[in-house]
Amino acid sequence: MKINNPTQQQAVTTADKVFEQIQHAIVEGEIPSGSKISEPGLAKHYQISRSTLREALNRLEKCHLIERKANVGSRVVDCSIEGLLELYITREALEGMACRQAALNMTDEEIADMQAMLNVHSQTQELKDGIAYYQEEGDLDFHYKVILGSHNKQLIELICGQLYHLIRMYRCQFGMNSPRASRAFDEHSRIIQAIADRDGELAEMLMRRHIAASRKNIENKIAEEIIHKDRSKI
Amino acid sequence: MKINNPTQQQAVTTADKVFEQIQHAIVEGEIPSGSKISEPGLAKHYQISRSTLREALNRLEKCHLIERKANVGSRVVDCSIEGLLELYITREALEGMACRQAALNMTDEEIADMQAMLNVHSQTQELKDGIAYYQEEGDLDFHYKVILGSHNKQLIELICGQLYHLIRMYRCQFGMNSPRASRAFDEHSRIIQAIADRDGELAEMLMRRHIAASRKNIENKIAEEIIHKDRSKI
DNA sequence: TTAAGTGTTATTGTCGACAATTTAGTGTCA
DNA sequence: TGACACTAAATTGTCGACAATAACACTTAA
Repeated sequence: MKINNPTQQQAVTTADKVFEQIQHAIVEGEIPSGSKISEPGLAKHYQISRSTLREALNRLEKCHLIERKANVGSRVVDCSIEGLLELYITREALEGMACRQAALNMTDEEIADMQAMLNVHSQTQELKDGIAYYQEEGDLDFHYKVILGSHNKQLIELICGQLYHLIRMYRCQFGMNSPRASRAFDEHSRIIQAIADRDGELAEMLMRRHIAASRKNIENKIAEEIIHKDRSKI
Repeated sequence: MKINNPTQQQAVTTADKVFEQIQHAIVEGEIPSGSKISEPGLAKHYQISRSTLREALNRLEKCHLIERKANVGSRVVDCSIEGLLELYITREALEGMACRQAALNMTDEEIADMQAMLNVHSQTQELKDGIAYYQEEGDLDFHYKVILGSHNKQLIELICGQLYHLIRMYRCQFGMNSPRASRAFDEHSRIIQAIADRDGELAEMLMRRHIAASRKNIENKIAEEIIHKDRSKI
C-alpha cells in the first residue's frame, strides 16, 4: 500500500505525475506556504504546457493545498495555527465517525490484520524506542486502516483524499514528529479493542479523545513557544 | 445570500457559469445520474471549447457530482441507496461537530438572527401548513446558518462547498420533500436553544439525532418501497 | 506629498489542433 | 458458434497561440 494515496490509482497521465511532484514540494515546504504560484514559471520548470499544469493545479485545489481566485491566480495555503486547530477539529469529527463505522463494518480479517500490525509496531517500538518510525509511518498506517475499515466511500474520500495531505503539510512545516509515541500506542490498542468488540460508540469516543489529545498537545506546544518567544524578546 | 453557495463568490468566468448550469442540470436530473459525459457533446451544447468545459468538469468533480477516470472519461455519480446513507452518516459527523463549534463560536448577533429566522419560519409554517416551503428553503437555511456559525473554514468548505450539492441531488432524484416538517421544526428549536445556552455538547448531540432521524426516516421509506414493489410483483 | 487617472506589462482564461489511448467493430481461426 | 487479433473510429490528454483581465509604473493634478 502506498501510504500517501491508498484510495487513488497509480498516476498514469503526466498531469498526475506533476501533481504528485508539486504536492510533495508543497508538503515538504520546498514551495513555501502562502506563496503565489506562477503558472508560466511552474510550467517551464516541469517542462510541460500550461494546460497540463492547470490540470495538476486543479487536483491540488481539490485537496486544499492551493487556493485559486478567478483572474488573479493561485496561492499555496498558508499554515496558520488557527487553520491547524480547525483541521484537527474536523478530523476529530470525521475520524471519530469513521471509527464507529469501522467497528460496525470491518471484517474479521481486517481486524485481525490490524491487530497483527499493532504487534509489529509494538516490537519495533520497543526495539528502537521507536518514536520516529512509529509516529511517522505507524501512526498514519493505523489511522488509514481504521478509515478504510469504515467501508464508507464518503468518509474515505474526505479524509484520505483530502484532509490528510493538509495534515502531512502541517506536520512537516511545524516540525511535529509528536512526542506522544508510547501513549499513542496505548490509545491505538484500546481503539482496536473496541472495534474488535464491535462497540461503535466506545470506538468513536476513544478515537475522538485520541485526536483531541493530539490537538491539545499542539495547543500546549504553541503556547510554550509563544512564552519562549516573549522571554527572548525581553 | 444565495442559498446554493453561501461561501463562494459570484461566477465571473464562463467556466463558472457553465459549471453552475451543468451542476443544476445534474442536481435536477436533466443529466441522468450514472450517465457518461461526452466532452465534445457537452462542449458543443454549451457553445464553449473543450478546455473551458474541462475546467467546469473539474469543479463538478470537486463537489463529487461526477467521477473521472484517466483516459476513459467522466460519469455522473449514481444515486444508490447505500451512497445516500453513507452521505447522511458523513453529514451527521460533520454537522454535529459544526453545531458544537457554533455553540462555542457564534456571536450573540448571529444567534439572535437565527432565532428571528425561526420565528418567521414558525409563522410561515402555521400559515401555509408549511411543508413545502419549510423543508425546501427553511431547512437548508437553518443548517447553513449553523454551519457558518461554526466559524470553521474546513467544516464550512466541506459541508457547504461539497456535500450539500450531493444532498440536493439525492433530494431531487429520490423525490424527498421530507414529511418531517413539524417535527423538524421542534428539533431546530431545541438546537438553537442549546446553541444560545452555549452548550456545545448538547448542541452536537441534538444535531446528530436530528440528522440520524432523517436518515432512519429514509431507511424506513426505502424499506416500504421495497415491500410495495415485492407485492406488485406477486 | 498624496491621490487619482492612464498606459504598459504580465498573468490568467479561452480557443482550436494534434498526439496518445481507449473503445467498437470486423474478420479470421479453432 | 465463440474467442482472439487486428484495424478503424472516437474520446481523452497535451500543446501552443490569442483574448481578456488584473497588476504595475508613471504621469498629472489637487
